[in-house]
Amino acid sequence: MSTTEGRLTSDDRREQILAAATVVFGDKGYAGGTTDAIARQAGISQAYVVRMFGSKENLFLEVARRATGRLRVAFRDVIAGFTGDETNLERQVALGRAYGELVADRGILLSLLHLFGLGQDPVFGPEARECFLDVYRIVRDEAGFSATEASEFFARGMLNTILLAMGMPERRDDPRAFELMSTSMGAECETILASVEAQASLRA
Amino acid sequence: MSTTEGRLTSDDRREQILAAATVVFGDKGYAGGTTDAIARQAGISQAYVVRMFGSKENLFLEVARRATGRLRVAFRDVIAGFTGDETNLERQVALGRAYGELVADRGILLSLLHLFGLGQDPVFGPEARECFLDVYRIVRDEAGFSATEASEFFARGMLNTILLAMGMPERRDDPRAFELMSTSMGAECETILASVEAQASLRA
DNA sequence: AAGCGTAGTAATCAATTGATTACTCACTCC
DNA sequence: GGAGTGAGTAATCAATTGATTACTACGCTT
Repeated sequence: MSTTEGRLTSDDRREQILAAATVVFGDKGYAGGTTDAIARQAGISQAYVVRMFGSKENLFLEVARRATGRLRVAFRDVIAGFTGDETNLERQVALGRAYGELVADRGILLSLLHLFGLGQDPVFGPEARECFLDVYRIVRDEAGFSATEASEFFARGMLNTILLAMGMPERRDDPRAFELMSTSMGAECETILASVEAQASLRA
Repeated sequence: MSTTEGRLTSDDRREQILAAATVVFGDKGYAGGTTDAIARQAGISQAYVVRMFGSKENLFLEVARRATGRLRVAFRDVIAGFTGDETNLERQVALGRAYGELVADRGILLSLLHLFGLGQDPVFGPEARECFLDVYRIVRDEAGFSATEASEFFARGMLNTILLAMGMPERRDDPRAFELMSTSMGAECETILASVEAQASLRA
């Protein structure tokens, strides 16, 4: 996939590399994801990956920023559609659905999770905290959630992300695993599981 | 620290290496945590770390298993103290406190978080899922929580763990950051923040 | 057709890192 | 007092990996 195309414009290639890096970093984490694996996934040489972004560190930073950017856009889109007479629960469900749709883009949420795990790092730590607070401010201020509602929303989101990162859908036969997933993901559960399965099937 | 001691028994040294590895893996993740960093933290040679556990992979597995072991013991201890006439909320708070106390052992929760991020790995993935489900079964079956209660409990736990991993306490001056932490961590908040601060201050 | 900028690579480097091997040192038990 | 055993290390290896450099190929403009 993703290959057999000839030369691309710099911008197109850049986007392609970012997409590939999002997948690889999502699976293996920052240290575990090699520039070579990213290059192979994008169908180009390792040297070009490094040259286009200057360094692996820089590439990961852009991946993370692009991921939070997607999150912010998705949330703001939903919030813009609020009429003002929804219940809080309805608003939580609407935002949750937007979150669930991001799962379709494999790696976005997982790369963010890995970023969050690097809070001790002098470069990634501050970035992680700022990214997270950025999104929190949107949900808290722009969506008009209370502190409790926002905290519950993020808590559920984190659990869902981790279940996904763990590959828990692979164990949907286990009654406890299935129960946990359907309880935590709610109405989105089937959509998410289908999305994950689609991604898994088209992997080598 | 941790050094200036002479030769230890194999078992003592083993525990010491596991403790060091828990800290290092917690900070840097599996791929990012080197056996050399672990050896330095434990005050011994890198060769000995590898020889004692056979491989880095094996060492990380033992770190993860020890971590979930601690979790299980902590939860079961609390559950054993249940009289049967607590409210569900009281039980959630009691389990939450046990969870909060594990924060004092730097790295335990963070290493687990990194394990969960490796769900795609053929070795760590199955281990991660089993570890998680193991703990879930305890909370669900032994503590007598409903699916909803258990899911809420784990959701909050995951958010707290991620806030911790991110180093969010460093931003407690930010009103939004402080609000999120105190809302999510509840009564434990001050205990946890103090514990984190203590650990930060005794770091180089 | 000559020149030039842009996309992209092959080859290579230096550093890191997990692992292995052969060795030393201290203790203990005949 | 020497043989054996367990704790621990120094030296070294082979593989990986991020980065650099010099190069090629293609398309566009004049």
